[in-house]
Amino acid sequence: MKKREVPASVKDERLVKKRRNQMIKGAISLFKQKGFHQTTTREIARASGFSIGTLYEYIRKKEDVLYLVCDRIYDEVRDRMEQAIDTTQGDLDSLKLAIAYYFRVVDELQDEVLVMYQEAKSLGKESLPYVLNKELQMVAMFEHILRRCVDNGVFSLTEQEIQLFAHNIFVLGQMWGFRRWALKKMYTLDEYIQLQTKLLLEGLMKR
Amino acid sequence: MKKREVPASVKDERLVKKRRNQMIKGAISLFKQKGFHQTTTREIARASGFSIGTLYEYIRKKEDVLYLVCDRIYDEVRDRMEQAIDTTQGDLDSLKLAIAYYFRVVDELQDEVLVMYQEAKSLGKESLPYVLNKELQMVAMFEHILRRCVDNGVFSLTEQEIQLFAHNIFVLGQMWGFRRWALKKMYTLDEYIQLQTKLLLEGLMKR
DNA sequence: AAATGTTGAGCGAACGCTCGTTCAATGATG
DNA sequence: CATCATTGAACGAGCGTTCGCTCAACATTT
Repeated sequence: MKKREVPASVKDERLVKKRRNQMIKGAISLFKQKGFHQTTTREIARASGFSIGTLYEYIRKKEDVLYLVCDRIYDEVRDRMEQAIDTTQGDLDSLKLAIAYYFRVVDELQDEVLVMYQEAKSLGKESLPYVLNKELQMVAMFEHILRRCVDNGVFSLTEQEIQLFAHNIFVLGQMWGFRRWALKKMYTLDEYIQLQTKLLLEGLMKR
Repeated sequence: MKKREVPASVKDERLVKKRRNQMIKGAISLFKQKGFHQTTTREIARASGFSIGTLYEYIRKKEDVLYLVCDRIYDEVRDRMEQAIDTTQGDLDSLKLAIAYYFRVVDELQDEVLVMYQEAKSLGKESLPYVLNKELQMVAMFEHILRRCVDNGVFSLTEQEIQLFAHNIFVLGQMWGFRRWALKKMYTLDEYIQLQTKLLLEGLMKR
């Protein structure tokens, strides 16, 4: 899937990158507070440090801002994961570490994750598949680790089970972000990681 | 927590109920298609079968419609659950049945559940806590079943684990609704129920 | 029972405002 | 001075909300 371009007029590459970064940074902080729909293009421009006219030199439609923001957040999460997770080992500890690390990333970027989770649906038919695909890539990272474990006989799962389990890890990580209104009253992040890891690995059956 | 009222002028009780029902039905079908923000009060009125003027005889602000819709959906889900789930047994089978039944309810009402999930955040500071509380009540149904199982020695969990597990069931049920773009390609509902039940109860460890 | 008054649900044109978007003018650069 | 970047006033479509009006149904008077 090719990256959807958000063309502006032909300008200096460096400047475009710089302006886009200002824009993304400003927009994220606004979307965190008020959501995409309640945020005004003028507010985005002001928060980015330039005028409404300049904003429209670097995007075509307001929705382009949302696209750029979602794109950036996914990249941020994926980069952090790739940087810290070892998908080659294939033992139980590296799975546990991957889960723990992923949950910590979600915690660190909880506002950003929340923005994406709540606003991605407002993307048009063009951009949405591209963004959803990025999500599947991240799920695939967990699938990969799980598959390696199965190969090594650490536990045994069907392919169907592997994929579902990977989705579960992904969603239960996000849950720490989008249900914090309930969860933070009950657990610290460390408790959450420890408990979820236990429940994920062992289920609830007496053994 | 008392039900937040959405007062209109003093009118015949029966009629108010009837109009509200028309409104909720029309609004849900619109919100499903286009979301709350993209839906116009005029469209809501038209879909409800009356005029924009009449709409405003029964609400004060557009947001009131969203509140009524969320309220209705939660009640619908809860009613179906209460009707079918036995919280008194406290054995493994009634837990499995509760999970299966809940997942089926989410499937049946997937559009409604999706609407709530995506739009509830747009509720104001007044209504949001009331709606979130309804959600906790549903989580509490699972907690109750789990607690009874623990009492009966079916399995053993700390109170912390019970609460988290209940949240997990709740969220993984909703996951079938909000990630159907990915999940429906991989599983039928029955497969999903069966696999999730297995993973929830047994985890992934070799035994 | 005819004439007259009262009620209140229903209506939709009109209002005021917000917001996304444009573009002619101005500034900066080299 | 030619080129590119920036600006913000202006635009106009679209929105939520209001309010004066209509009219059938019912109540009261004659």
